[in-house]
Amino acid sequence: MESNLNANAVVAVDVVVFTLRPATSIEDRWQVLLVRRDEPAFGNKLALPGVLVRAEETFDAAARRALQTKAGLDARDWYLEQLGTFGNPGRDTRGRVVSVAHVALVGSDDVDLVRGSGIQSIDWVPVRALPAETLAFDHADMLRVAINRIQAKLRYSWVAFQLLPDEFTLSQLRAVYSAILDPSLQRLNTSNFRKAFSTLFATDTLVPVGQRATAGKVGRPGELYRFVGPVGGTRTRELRWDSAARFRHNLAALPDAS
Amino acid sequence: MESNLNANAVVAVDVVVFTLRPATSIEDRWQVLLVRRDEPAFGNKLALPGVLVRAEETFDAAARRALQTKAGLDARDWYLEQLGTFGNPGRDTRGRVVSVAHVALVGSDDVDLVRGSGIQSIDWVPVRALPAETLAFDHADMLRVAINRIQAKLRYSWVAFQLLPDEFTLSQLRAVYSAILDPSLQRLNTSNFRKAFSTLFATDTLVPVGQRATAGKVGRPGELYRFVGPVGGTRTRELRWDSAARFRHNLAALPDAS
DNA sequence: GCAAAAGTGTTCATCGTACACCCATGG
DNA sequence: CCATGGGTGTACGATGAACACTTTTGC
Repeated sequence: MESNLNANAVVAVDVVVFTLRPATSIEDRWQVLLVRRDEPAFGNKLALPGVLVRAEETFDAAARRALQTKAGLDARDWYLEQLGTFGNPGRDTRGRVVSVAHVALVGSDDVDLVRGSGIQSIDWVPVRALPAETLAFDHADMLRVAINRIQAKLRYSWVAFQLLPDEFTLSQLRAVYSAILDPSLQRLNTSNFRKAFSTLFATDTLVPVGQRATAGKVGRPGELYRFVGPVGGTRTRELRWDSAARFRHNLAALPDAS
Repeated sequence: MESNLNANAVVAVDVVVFTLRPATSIEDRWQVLLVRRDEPAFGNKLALPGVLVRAEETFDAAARRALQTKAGLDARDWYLEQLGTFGNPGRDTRGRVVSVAHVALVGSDDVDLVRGSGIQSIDWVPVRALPAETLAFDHADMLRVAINRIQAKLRYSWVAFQLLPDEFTLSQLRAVYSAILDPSLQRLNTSNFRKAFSTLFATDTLVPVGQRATAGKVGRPGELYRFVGPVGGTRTRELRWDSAARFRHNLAALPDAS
């Protein structure tokens, strides 16, 4: 017997793609990929890119295909993990649709968009400049969970490197943490920032390329580094860059008001 | 139009229920609920309890219903969270079945089992005494993920209290950490164990009932406590009970071999 | 030379581990 | 009274935040 079970739902995948892109303020550099739908259901609304899962397709493959067909992005090598599954009855007006949400991370290379089918427009949108209620379906919930997941993961794992090119400076690395966790980290001491990665230096997981970055607008160009560790690796101790510490630092860094 | 989408999969839920029960060795006290199937597909194999999701049912409701119908357990108030969704093509021989796995925690009260339908037998099985390859479907994968999730969560959140009755002693609390993380914690100093919960004492989240436990076999009975904090609360600093520290303690605690 | 950013070393408070000691119970 | 487990306080080493200082670039 091939099948004594009747299909009872539609299974789809949606993908929350995060990247860091140039922006005027550091907190606006953290951006997410959104499409504007051009279909009857939730037409003209912003949504996460997604597709229905094919018969013989894994969720992972479906998620990467969604990015290919909707945005013209080659996500074959990107960091991708399952976020959670959203299946409340009534989340889609067309029937029982269950969506397996994913999070993807990509460095600021490889992010040239090509508009796909069933879509009016496609854009990178700063995560913090997002009125959550404008998203279609329950995609605002997905985005919220994704934001929390990545912020948490930044503290106890090495995913930050997934948002950088192969070779990068410590300033760029710091920019990742600043943009996603807290802008005031940007003004944190270099010495203490380095120490947060001392184990990586000691184990030759974060190795200097032996070359300087091409000089920026001002100041000494930073050393280039390369991360050769496992993608899924975790920190031995969690980062302590909590709000309390940052608040204190802010006060100290503020110009005297008197 | 009501539906222009055709169902393409079967959606089910499976539940990994953890509890702590009396056992000879402390590490065998951590147990998981397993059923022995009595159906054509994967008959006679151990599996996690699960059901198909109904048309107008949330995953959460389906998971709790699975425990009710398969094991006669009233899981309405239990801690329950989504673990992840398993949907590789071919994981079920009967067609494309997508299973949303959950983790549930329950104190050692309320764990009297009643065998449900489609099931040969039902039992609590020590987590560490489990030959993973004997489980049906990809339930071994689910269990592995669940084990990791709970071990991690024990370190950065307060879920441990979900495995205890309303009133408990610090010894019982320690037993949770010992059974799930490492047996050698059992021999850790009481003073340091208490300090791991000092913030809870300070914020009146872990309050003494003002009563002693009924005396055990030997030794001074412990003070009874009650946890009144939020279920989803997290620690401000992660527990540092890592293998290195525990290893050192073991060496020190061993009787001299000479 | 000066401002700005990168990089190095040191000081000091805080936290966690170890340890010493007292209390309450059963046998 | 003694073995066993519960409970309290303290000392010391490790960790991380704050700070002082040097190096390298553009203007």
